[in-house]
Amino acid sequence: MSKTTLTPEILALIADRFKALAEPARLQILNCLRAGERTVSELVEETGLGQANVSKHLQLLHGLGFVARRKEGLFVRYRLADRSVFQLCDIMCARLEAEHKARRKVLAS
Amino acid sequence: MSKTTLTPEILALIADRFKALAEPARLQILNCLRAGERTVSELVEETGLGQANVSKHLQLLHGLGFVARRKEGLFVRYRLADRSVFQLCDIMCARLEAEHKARRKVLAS
DNA sequence: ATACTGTATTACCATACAATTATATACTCA
DNA sequence: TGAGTATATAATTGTATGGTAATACAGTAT
Repeated sequence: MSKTTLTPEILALIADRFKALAEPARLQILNCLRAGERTVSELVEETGLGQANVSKHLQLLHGLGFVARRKEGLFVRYRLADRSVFQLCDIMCARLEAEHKARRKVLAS
Repeated sequence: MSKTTLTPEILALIADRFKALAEPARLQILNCLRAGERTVSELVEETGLGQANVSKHLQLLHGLGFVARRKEGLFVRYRLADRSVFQLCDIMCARLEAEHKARRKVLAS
């Protein structure tokens, strides 16, 4: 959190953005995009999610600036807007690993 | 996301942790704890949230390892488990600022 | 114009969960 | 032991949202 005061409005904005990452389906989509640009149908195939579902998730991610899009004929190609998503996920994963290690240590004792 | 394969189970674990931060009330609590250890009642007073509500949020945050606790007589003192919460929030805030700047630029044009 | 394909939107249902009230548990003190 | 305080836990309710099916929209080709 920054130096500026955390008004309820700002808190809600931050929460909304975390909420976008609080869904396995969206994490899965973002992870696919990590490998590069993808059309909606490619994402549908790679994730196994429904088309309407993927499209809805993409609208949300796009609205919050997590992904960018580029129209090409019939297709719409989505890509990650920046790398910060991975910074976020990497920190979370580090937390998970730390938890996991701590649990093993407890069990081993 | 780490090098290991992202199974549905792992995705769910990560999503759960983001979900914990996807709530203004919990962000508010975490922000209070940034200043140092707090009892439940102190958090209730500082946040203006209900006692049962704060307690429930704290259970969740504790279960996911975001906060640690220490019992002292009648009181339970909560504190942040580590600094990674702020890394996460700082990245989100940077994203917000970037959005804000982009929006101003568009409006100014 | 029609048919076809890819993407977005709408409407609906089912589930998850935040907030609240009331109650229970844990601890201290008289 | 009983009263009082701090925290935790049910039980309940309202709301938000993920998934899906049906449909609309946009673009291409014949």
